[in-house]
Amino acid sequence: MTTILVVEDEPEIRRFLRSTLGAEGYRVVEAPNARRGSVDAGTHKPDLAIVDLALPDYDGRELIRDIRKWSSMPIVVLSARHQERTKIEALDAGADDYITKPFGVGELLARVRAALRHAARSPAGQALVLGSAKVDLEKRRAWRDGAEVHLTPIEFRLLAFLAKHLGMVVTHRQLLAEVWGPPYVEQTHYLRIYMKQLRDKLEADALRPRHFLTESGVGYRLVADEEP
Amino acid sequence: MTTILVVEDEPEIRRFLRSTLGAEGYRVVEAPNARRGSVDAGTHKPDLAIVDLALPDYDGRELIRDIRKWSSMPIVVLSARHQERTKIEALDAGADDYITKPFGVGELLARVRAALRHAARSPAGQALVLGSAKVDLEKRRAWRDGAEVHLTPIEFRLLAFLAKHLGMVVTHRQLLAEVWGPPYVEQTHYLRIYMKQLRDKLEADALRPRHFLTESGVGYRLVADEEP
DNA sequence: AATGCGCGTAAAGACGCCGTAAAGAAATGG
DNA sequence: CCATTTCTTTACGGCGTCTTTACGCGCATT
Repeated sequence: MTTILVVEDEPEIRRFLRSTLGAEGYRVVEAPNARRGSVDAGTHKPDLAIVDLALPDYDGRELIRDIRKWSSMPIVVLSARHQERTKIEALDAGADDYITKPFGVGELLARVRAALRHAARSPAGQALVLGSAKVDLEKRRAWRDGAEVHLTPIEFRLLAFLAKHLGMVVTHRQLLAEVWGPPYVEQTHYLRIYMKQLRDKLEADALRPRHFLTESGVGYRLVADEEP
Repeated sequence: MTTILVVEDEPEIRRFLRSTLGAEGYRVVEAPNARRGSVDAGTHKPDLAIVDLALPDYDGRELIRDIRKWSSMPIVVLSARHQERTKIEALDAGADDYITKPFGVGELLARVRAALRHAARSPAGQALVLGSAKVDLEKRRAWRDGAEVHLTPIEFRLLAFLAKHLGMVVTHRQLLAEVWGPPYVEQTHYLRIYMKQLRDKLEADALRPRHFLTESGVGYRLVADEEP
């Protein structure tokens, strides 16, 4: 049975999460603050954690760093509209995705499913299908409409990192640090240039990307097939 | 059976509410002051509370905050004409709607029905129908007369929050705090600008809005179909 | 009759983020 | 050495937001 830890202080939202996730067959463990969340993450060994960033005792980002010291469980962050900066820091701290309040049931479940799928996916990336394009991460080869497409080293590393976090948000910082190296975490312009190249090579319509999605002010997200 | 708690000190109004609501088949529990109201809210677990703002012992707003600590039951406020300010504070404290004295039977029952409907609505917002317009809150897409309409992020957040409180009043403060963030709770002008955009995009006749209703001096109210 | 307030409407400039394009210099690898 | 790739810069345009200014209207107060 899949267990989800919910760390949230507002009773209303907690109730909503409990009923929504419960109805989907997940077991829900609730913690009203960060301290309890930290303990419950250790004792209940949940398959996924949903963490509100604004907690009464200490910061959700701290909690995420705490958990990341010993676990790689998927973490989905709940953030309010105005916490743009905090949200990004939470992602940099190791969160996998975020949901902005107010959110709908569909969005919540989609994100949860994506995160669980991501965690369960075998480490072998295998073949990645993006509409009419296909990528073999092992063989470092890509095709579009049957014809092979050549990817340069940077393009490939960028794609590989996005694919490693398939469906999850990856911040500008993370991408730049990973693909170009830590000194380049501010060169967001490089990202725009190379994202365009990937889109040109792999998207059916580069003007309306369906797989290489922009998360404005945050980063990018690679979506394979049939995901919101 | 649906139970309604009435917190009201004036015996005449109490009698009126009792008979009106009773005739509609509601069970009515009466409390003459805030303290009793607080207790009865806990013991009788009503499905809805009607609270007069001017109570002999302590303030109706206090009572609302009290109840909101543990319950999300719909709360409808009774206010006199000159209590504009108090009324808004009551809404900010967590009330869902208000009725201004003197009020008629029709208005009372309409508000009560709307509040109960709102509380019973499944958390899945799904499709929202506003006359000739349609909004899919999950997919973040909107249509009008069949054609898709593009909503900007702020427009969408504004709409989503109104939809979350469908049929209920939402104060300027609540909207601004939620959509723009707490530092913006005074910028009511932003609301006017973006409400107009939503009306332009989704109302059939933006000059005579039938869904995005203004509650003058208070806030706004989103009404789907077939509501007063 | 005058004033003020809340609201709707319009418009305009500044700014940030993103996408797009291009081009020369530097590095890399066969 | 030559071709490719990357690095780095410059520039433009679009979109959305932020913020301000201004005008008209209806309503209530004075």
